[in-house]
Amino acid sequence: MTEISSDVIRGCNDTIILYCLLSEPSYGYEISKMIKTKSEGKYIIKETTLYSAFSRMEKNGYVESYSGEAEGTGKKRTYYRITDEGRKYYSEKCEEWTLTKEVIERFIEENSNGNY
Amino acid sequence: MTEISSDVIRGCNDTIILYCLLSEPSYGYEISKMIKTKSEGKYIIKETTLYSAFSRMEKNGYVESYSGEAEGTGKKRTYYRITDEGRKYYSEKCEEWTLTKEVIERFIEENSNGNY
DNA sequence: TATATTTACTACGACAGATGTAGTACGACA
DNA sequence: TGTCGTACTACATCTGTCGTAGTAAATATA
Repeated sequence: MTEISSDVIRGCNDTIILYCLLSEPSYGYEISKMIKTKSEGKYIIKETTLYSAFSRMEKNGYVESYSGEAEGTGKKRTYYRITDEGRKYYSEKCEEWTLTKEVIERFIEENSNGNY
Repeated sequence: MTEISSDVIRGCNDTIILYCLLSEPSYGYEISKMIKTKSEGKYIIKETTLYSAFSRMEKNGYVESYSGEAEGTGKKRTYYRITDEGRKYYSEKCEEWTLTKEVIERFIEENSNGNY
């Protein structure tokens, strides 16, 4: 059983996280759930990866954080909202992905049914 | 003009290089040319990236090196040959790529015609 | 003939992002 | 009472890429 390549994902975590913020703000725990669900359990982002991506992207102006409350309980959470810069970055990342994917696939041989 | 993502390629350089060795042994300079040609100039691998991949893969048993001569001139070159382990690794990497790609694409929105 | 470019590498250090480990804290549930 | 789920933060390590630099022989260009 093959697993996701964390070395490929590396270039895409920002994109994946920003995708989760496109329609509305969210917070760490929820985003990690979204990623798991959307990938049908195939990709489970590490907490440290996620939170360090948040701070990097906030520093770069792609997301903004604010403190909000959980519904029901008045417990605090840190929400993240994508900025205009972040949307721009996201769409550039999508283009970049498409181009990169096309290049890589020239070097991929599907089939190779164990013929080694 | 968008460029290749070196952070995505990161997970694929081994795969790309091994692909170039599938049919016959080759050496650094030639492989870098093959990559450039095959990608239509879209991906130009850095020398340091290439040679460090060689030594890493040799250490891991995916390739073997031997000293050969350039045709005509008797100049020495270091050739690399893919091993059986290397072929196995290559085909695993291809599977891994396919899976990873499928996951990532769930988070990619093509179109996004600048609507940010 | 002198010089620049191409070929064919090696060495070293910096850097970014992912990951492991650990720790905090609060609420629900058994 | 203790464990599990939620919601983080801090820190150190690892891996692979990349920049810089240097070497050296062969070939092309002026």
